[in-house]
Amino acid sequence: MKNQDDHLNHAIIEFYEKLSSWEMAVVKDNGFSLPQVHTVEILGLNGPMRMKELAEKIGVTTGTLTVQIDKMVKAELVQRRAHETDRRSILVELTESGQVMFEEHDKLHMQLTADLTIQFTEAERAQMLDFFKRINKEF
Amino acid sequence: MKNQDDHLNHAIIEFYEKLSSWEMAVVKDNGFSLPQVHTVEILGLNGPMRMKELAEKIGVTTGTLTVQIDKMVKAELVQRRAHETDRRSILVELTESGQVMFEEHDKLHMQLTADLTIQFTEAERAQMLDFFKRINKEF
DNA sequence: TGCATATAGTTCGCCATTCAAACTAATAAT
DNA sequence: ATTATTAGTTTGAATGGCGAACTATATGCA
Repeated sequence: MKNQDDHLNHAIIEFYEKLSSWEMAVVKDNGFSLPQVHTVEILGLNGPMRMKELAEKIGVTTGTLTVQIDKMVKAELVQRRAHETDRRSILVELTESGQVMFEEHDKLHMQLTADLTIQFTEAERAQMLDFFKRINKEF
Repeated sequence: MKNQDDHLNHAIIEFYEKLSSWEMAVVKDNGFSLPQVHTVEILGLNGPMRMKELAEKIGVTTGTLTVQIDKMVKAELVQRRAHETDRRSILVELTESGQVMFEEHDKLHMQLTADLTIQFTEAERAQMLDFFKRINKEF
């Protein structure tokens, strides 16, 4: 059913746009830049990561990321660590205070998710989780 | 159930991050900047909009938006139009070629949505749409 | 093995983006 | 009427991002 898919598509985009606006608004209030919060978010969710990988996820060049990470190291949000097997690579990971920042930011996300699904039954929430998991796997 | 909600929360964030990376990659290939595509996307979905409103959705100041829209007017993607009742306000809308660009970009989104939900049954897709609609209304 | 090629990250110069503040014009409030 | 508020623009300063040149390490292959 073509039209139905169109609706689903637009509903997804609308959701994405709204989440994006929400993220901006939240970030504006906490003193750090959006790229910094974004980086903390990614590292918090995925754990330590190589520069290259992180740059791809964020969508910037490694040149840009080097400068970005330098600033974040100064701000004590992240630290660099040698890669165990590949000496060209460098792992970036959250410091303790970076971890704290992640958890605080994550709490806001939790609250948002709770607010958005407030009228969902327990079963619906479970189904929603299943849907997202399957979609994320396909990505 | 606390833990379940945590999973749903993180699945949503993961989805958001992936969509964000996808959008970046798509935009890089088409010659226009990310904010420009973003603007076209918003106007295409929501129709003509005041500068203020648009700035809020995108997450920039109106000063930034003025410059941005100037460029897009030059590129013939959008045009300014007087607001019917409030003479302070200005409506921004897509031009014909802006509309074409929106539809082309939208096709990519459609394809992505189709790919991501390829293993979903018709009923599941319908339920997914219902979930997104309810969440978007709550936002 | 040894040499060519590829990959990871850094540095740096240049251009694009963004913000904040000052400003104009129109509207709303008292 | 006068004052306060709101929408949008302009501009100077700060920031962000890209791409090319460079260093160091790893991989491929004759």
